[in-house]
Amino acid sequence: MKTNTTTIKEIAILLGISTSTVSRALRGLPDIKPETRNAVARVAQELDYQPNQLAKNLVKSSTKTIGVVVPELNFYFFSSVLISIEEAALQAGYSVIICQTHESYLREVNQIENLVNSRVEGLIISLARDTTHYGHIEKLIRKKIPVVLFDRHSEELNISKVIVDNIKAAFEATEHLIQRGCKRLACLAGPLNLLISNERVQGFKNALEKYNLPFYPEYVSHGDFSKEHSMLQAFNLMNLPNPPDGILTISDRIGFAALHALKQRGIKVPEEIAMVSFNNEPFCNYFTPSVSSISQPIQEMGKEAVNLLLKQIENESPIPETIMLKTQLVVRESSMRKVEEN
Amino acid sequence: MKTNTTTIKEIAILLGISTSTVSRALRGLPDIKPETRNAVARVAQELDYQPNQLAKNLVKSSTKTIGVVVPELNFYFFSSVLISIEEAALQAGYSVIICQTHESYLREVNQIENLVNSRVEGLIISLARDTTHYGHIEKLIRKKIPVVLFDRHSEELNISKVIVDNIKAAFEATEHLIQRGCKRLACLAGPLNLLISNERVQGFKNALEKYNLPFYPEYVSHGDFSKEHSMLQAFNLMNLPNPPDGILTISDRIGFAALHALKQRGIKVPEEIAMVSFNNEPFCNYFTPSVSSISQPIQEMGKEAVNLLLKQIENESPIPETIMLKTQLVVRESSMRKVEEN
DNA sequence: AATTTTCCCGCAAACGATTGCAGTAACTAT
DNA sequence: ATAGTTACTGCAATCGTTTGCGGGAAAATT
Repeated sequence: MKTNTTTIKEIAILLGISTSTVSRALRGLPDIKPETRNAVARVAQELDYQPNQLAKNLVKSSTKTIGVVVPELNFYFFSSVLISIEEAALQAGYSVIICQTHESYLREVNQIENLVNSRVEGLIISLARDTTHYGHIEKLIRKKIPVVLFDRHSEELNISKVIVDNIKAAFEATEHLIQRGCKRLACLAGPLNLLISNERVQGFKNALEKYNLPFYPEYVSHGDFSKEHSMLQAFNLMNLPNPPDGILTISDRIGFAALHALKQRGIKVPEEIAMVSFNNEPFCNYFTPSVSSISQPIQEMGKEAVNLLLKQIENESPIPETIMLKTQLVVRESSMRKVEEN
Repeated sequence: MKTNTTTIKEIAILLGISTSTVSRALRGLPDIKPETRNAVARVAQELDYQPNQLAKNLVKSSTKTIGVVVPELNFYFFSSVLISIEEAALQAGYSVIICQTHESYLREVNQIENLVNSRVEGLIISLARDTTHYGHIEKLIRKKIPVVLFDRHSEELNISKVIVDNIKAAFEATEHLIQRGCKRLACLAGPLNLLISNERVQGFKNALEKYNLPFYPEYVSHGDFSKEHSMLQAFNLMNLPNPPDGILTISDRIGFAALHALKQRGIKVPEEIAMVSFNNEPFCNYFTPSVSSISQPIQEMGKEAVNLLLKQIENESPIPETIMLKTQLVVRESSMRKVEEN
């Protein structure tokens, strides 16, 4: 493909001056006579000159670009955080390149490698479901490439992250269910090796413990967030000899599917089974019954992730920092059982 | 920032050979002695050499990258098409850069300019809501940069596009409502200048005409897809002296909000008002009542868009091609009124 | 008038790769 | 022994910018 775009050299030849003068003129640097500056501007305009970003980046070895890697663009939570990341990055003069891993470890490794080869100045990553070892991330640290994790993090990695207190959030949600009179609590969790899922299960357990409620392993079931799997998880719970009267799901995706399953069985929510979910997606309002859910500070999360990253990029301060943001339980119909006074 | 990444030159110096030999060795080109090839490989491994993509792209003036511009990452439809676009691109050896415009014309112009400056080899674009003139797109054509539009297109632009037959789809949905006994039909549309919205309204009108039903302008209302606006649109319809008994909404986002509004008013769906919506998002199943909706071929859309783009990139065939894909009406509860036999 | 200062501008190297062409050494054929 | 291949490897240009340094002409100072 012949590149039919105009270059700085063409402008230079056309005006009989050197490329350096053109370069300086275009960028408004001093030491350029107004006339030549105007002439350059005019010709550039006429030829619709657009600087070649590749060449620019190469010589400055700075791309003013950050890479963002998420499991799935399709998830409301991720696409929303992405929006705030882009917003914050843009304000700081950075642009972002977005990649998805489809929850695959291999893709994650690949995407990150590509981003690094494209010389992004830093990475904001939410780990894939299948990621269980972290050599690729550690390599980034060794190479001193700024990284920030958000949401899907790992305890093994001592790097900057912005997360929420999943244990506490799940604890509060479970506590809320208990206070609404639930005695037999179940938890629909995500994949077994997913830290945030396990943290939420931990919070769930903690609440049971505090209120002296028994914990039965069969009341905690693991799935992959898919609709089919989540519904199955719900059906299995209902098929237990002594079905639960309260459910915590660690994601709205799971929650909606589970509620759908309950509805199919004709189970009344919240009367027979109460439920609280995670993420507080807009659809929580639309569901019948509306879904109680834990709201994550999506806006803030993106903003803080970018801040943390820029700090690393600009100050080269390699001290890992963890920002733990607050969640908020939004109570709606799905958990509002009438509590008998006594 | 000192670039502490290893370059081809360092390897060359370390081995006392030239950079060209290293380059050739690394890429498996012929005419390299096995020993030197191995030596190069070994050193590259040790130093964890990663090629600088910027330099590579510059010299080859080919980035193997396509840019995708969508209004909002947050919309299920767009994020899903993105997934299939990325999939198809990846298979063809291209990577994608994703940008969003937040429905703003200015951002669209900016994002496209950035992508072009970064030398993407082609663009797949879904126009922003606020885009009413197309100079920036025409400029791309003049510069012979391959472009494909999808979904949000424009009749003014004579370029490749992959769309659905919105008029027909809306016609069929409206026809379905009529066949379920609706007499007073309304349409909740999007912004006034949005082509796909207007096309759907046109299909709506066509159906009314065919079945000799009156068309009242006040039964067509325009909004911006937001929850608040959409609910307001629905309330306004219900406040009419003679409220509709059937509604077509041109997007699930509008549809869900409208249904929510109807529920708040205690209106029975589909008995009092039946409804069909557009996009067939997964939530359609979860809503109570479940929402009849027109399914768009999301997978295919992305795939075809990439195909059309690659055709332009590789063959340099500038003949614009329009691919019109089929939609499918998925009937669920929200439109299934009992029809009296006579 | 001579010197200094100011104002512009160009040369050439650099960023990190790729690539056409030329060149050297070893090997084969005569 | 000489010429002709073959097998490698290096030189240097190139991609499109940026930038340090140096230099010449005009303007200002003495």
